[in-house]
Amino acid sequence: MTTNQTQPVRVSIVEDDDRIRNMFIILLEGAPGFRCVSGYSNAEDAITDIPAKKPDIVLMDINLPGKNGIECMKAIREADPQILVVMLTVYEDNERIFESLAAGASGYLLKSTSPSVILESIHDVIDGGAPMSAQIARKVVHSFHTIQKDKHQNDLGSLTSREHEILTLLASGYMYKEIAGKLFIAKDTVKSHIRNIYEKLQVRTRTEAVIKYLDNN
Amino acid sequence: MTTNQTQPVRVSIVEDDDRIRNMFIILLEGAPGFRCVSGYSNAEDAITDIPAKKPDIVLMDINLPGKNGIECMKAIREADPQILVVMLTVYEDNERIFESLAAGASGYLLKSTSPSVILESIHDVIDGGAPMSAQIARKVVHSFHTIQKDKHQNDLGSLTSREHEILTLLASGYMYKEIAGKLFIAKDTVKSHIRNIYEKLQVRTRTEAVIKYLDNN
DNA sequence: CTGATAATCGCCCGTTAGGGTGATTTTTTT
DNA sequence: AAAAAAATCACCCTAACGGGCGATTATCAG
Repeated sequence: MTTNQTQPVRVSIVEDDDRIRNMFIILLEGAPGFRCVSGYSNAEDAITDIPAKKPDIVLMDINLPGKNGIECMKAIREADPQILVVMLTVYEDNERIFESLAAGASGYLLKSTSPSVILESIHDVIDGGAPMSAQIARKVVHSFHTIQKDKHQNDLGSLTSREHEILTLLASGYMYKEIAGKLFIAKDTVKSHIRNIYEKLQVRTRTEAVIKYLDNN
Repeated sequence: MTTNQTQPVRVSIVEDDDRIRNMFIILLEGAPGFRCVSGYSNAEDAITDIPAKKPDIVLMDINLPGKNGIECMKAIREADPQILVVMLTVYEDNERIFESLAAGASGYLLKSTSPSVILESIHDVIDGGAPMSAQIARKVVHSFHTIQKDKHQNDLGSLTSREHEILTLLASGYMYKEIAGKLFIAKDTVKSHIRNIYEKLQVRTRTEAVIKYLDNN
C-alpha cells in the first residue's frame, strides 16, 4: 500500500443485484481512504453518468443484464481512458478473462473475495497492479502469449495509417520515387517511412515486407 | 484441296461398330487419292498396330468400349506424334471437345457427315486444317479462351522447374547471392534465371514477380 | 545431324535500395 | 506547457538490382 492517502480513492460500482451493490457501497463508505461516489444497476446509467463523476476506479459486474459489463467498460474508458475498471464475477469465467483485459480492464475479482482483500486490491490497481486470482493469472498469461504470437505474425496493426498507405504501394510494386510522386512527398520521406515499417515488421528488405503484407491480407 | 496427290492419303479407322467401320473403309478404298491401311474394332489393337502401319491420319471413334478413343489417341500420338487423329462422334459431346483437342486431336467429325465432306475434311487435316462443325468450333474457341485466360493469370506454368525453384526462393525474401549459395550456382546465373523469369511474367522488378507468385499460390 | 531449349557463367554500367545520422514541423498525448 | 509520436526532408555511402550483350555446355526433338 504505497498510495498517497491525502485524498480518498473515488470508487463507482456497477452491479445489477441491489443487495451486492449495497454491500460494496457500505464496505467502501465505511473504510478509511475510500469514497464511493456512485452506484448503478445498469450499463446505460453508468455510461452516461460515470464520466461526470470522475471516479478513480470502477467496480464492474461482468454479467449485467442487457449491455454486458465489458461493453459498458469500453464505453466508459472511451469517454475517459484514465478511469480504471476492475471486473467483478461470481465464478472464473475463462472466456471473458482475456476479453475484458484486452478491452482495458485493470483486474478481475471474484465477488466472494473478502472485504479486506477487495480494499487491498483496489489500492493495488491504483498503484498500477492487476489483481486477479492465481489461476486466472496463469490463464491470462497464457492468453497473452497466444495473442502476442498472433500479434507478431500480424504486425501490420502497429503501423500508422501513413505507413500502411506506403506499405500498400510498396506491395503493389512501386519504387520509392513513384510512391513519392503519388503521395506528393519527397523520396527521402518515403524511405524514412519504409525504414520505420521495416523495423516494426522486423524485416530488412522490401520483399520481406511485401510477403508479410500479402500474407496478412 | 491443295494436297499433293502423287501419293494417296493413308488412313486408319478405329470404330467398334462393324457396319460403320466397313462403311468408312469402303468409302475410303473407293475414293481416288485415299488408301485405308487398317481398321480396328478396339483401342488395344489400334495402339499396338497403328505405329507400324504409319497412317497419315486416324479416324477415331470417341466412344470405344473399354479404353475410350481419347486415351487411344494419346497412346498412338505418344508412339508417333506425326500421326494425325480426327475424332468421330454421333452427337456433339460438348465435354469431350476440348479434352480431345487438348490431348492432340486435329479435328472432330459427326458420323452423320456426308461422304464427300468427310473426304474433304481429311484433306483439310492433312493440309493443316481442323474440321469441325461451326457450333463445335465456337465452343472450342470459347474453351480455348478460358484456358488462355487461366494460363495468363497463372503464368507460372510457363516457367521451367529451375526457374520455379528460383522464384520460390526469391518470393521467400532471399537475395541473389543467398539463392546462389543455396543452389550451388553463381550469382550471375541466378540473375540470368531471374531475367528470364521477369520476361515470362512480364515484370520488371523482384517485387512484382513476388506479387504474381504469391497471388497464384 | 541440326536447331531449340535449358542451365550455366561473366562483364559493364546505371539505377534502386537500404543503413547511418540528423533535423524540422505538426499532431497527439500527457 | 511539456513530452511523445508522427510526418517531413537531406546527405553520404555501400550493396543489391536489373538491362545489355555474349558465351559454353547438355539435352532432346525433328
